[in-house]
Amino acid sequence: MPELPEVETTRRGIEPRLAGKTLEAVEIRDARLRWPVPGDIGARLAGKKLLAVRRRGKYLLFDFGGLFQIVHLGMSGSLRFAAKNETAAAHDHVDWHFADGTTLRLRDPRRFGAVLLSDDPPNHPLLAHLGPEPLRSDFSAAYLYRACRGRKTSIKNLIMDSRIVVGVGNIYASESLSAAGIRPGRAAGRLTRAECAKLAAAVKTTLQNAVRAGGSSLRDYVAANGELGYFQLHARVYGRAGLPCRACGTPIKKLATAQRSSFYCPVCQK
DNA sequence: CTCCGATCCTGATGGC
DNA sequence: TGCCATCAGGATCGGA
Repeated sequence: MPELPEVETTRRGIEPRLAGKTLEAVEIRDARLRWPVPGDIGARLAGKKLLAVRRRGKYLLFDFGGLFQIVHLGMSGSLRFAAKNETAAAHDHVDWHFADGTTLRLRDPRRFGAVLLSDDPPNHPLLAHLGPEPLRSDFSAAYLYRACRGRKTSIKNLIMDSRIVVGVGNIYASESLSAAGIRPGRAAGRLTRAECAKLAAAVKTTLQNAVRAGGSSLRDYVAANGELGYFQLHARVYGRAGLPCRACGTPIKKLATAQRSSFYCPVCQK
């Protein structure tokens, strides 16, 4: 579920309450995630101070100073702070207990997420081949145009490829293409320079707006039932098949390819 | 190398 | 109400 904005919102929500605190214990309730949660994670992290929580693509990097905990939320993962004596529910896989009593809790029903350790995240196999961050300047019109050269895959598949650019999932791919006026099924290699420029800009503004929306929902997240990083998206096209395009009123079309659907306006997007 | 479909897993939803 | 099929926001793998 979580794409870059949700992961970034999660990061912003947890870092202020955790940075500078010492980890006391890790409670692994159910180690079965995409890969088993390392059994020695508690032994290796206990007593260490969490310096910062960073993000690379959809990965959260807990910086314990020379040792990093990598967390990926997969499709259904979420992090929240557990209240004192709040019992764990189904699919609550891991608790991190900090010395001041704060407990961070990971829930992941579908178990596509991951909790791993690394002393060198940039060279970790999962992160080593990641493309640029979409909100940074190295993800540019020129970069995207270059990345599209010779590619026959659809532009939607291309921007969802984390080797090209990180953080863009199924929702924000559709939303960005809508904002750029480009159909998701277009062959990447056939986009013009101008279209790539529009798309690179649209990816940035779409993600930025979503991060901002997440930020405004952050204040609620400490609430008892508040999961972190999930918020209402005012979608242009995603999930709106058959509903009128917000710009021209034409019914939004749904394109089903390999169990992943795309949405677009057949008039506004060329 | 590139592309595309299958796949891991559980829960929510809608049709009958 | 119960049962079944379908779909879900990720990312890797293997075959073509």
